[in-house]
Amino acid sequence: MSKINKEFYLRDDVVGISKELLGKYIFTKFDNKLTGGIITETEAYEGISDKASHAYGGRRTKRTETMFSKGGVAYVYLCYGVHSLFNIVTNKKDVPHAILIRGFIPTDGIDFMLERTRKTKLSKDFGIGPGKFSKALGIHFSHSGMDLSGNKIWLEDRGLKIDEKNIIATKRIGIDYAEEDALLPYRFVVSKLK
DNA sequence: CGGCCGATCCACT
DNA sequence: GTGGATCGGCCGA
Repeated sequence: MSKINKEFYLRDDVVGISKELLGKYIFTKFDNKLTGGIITETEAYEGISDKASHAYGGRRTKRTETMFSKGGVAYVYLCYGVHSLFNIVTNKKDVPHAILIRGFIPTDGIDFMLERTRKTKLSKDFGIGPGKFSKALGIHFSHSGMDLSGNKIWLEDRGLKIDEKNIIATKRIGIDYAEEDALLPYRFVVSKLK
């Protein structure tokens, strides 16, 4: 057991942390169902200066307030009325940095995840896509604000290292409205494990 | 209070 | 390749 400590989330470099999250394990335990896997895709949202962020310009609302929390909590919101998208809040209080988790490779509790997604077997793209990620792990927007040092949602470092050459950086997805910030290479994808 | 729309996914053609 | 689902949040009146 090597749960990631709180200090990990409190640092300033949200883009760097996004890359570091690749290869980390994420687990959830709801209804006593342990599910989890390896994070393979992330996107950084760099706070008030980032036009793609919900907190752009320092906008604080009931929803975005979670992003202004101290790093180490979940920011989950409803997208298109259907999907819960899961983010990890980073940096100190009042600095609304967040990292969207866009994909993972399932390793634990696969039967539970198949049940949640109404599938009978794993496909190649199972768990790839932020909506599917949350659905597989049972994460719901009502979980927004949950502490990642608790026993419902947490991350672990199991020593898996992703080689820099197996990380692809691209522009983020679905944020064309963000003008020049839409082009920033803030999306990170693992092209090959180990 | 009404209207618009989104950090998406899937079924269907 | 494409359009529909689906609803909370946000903004303007």
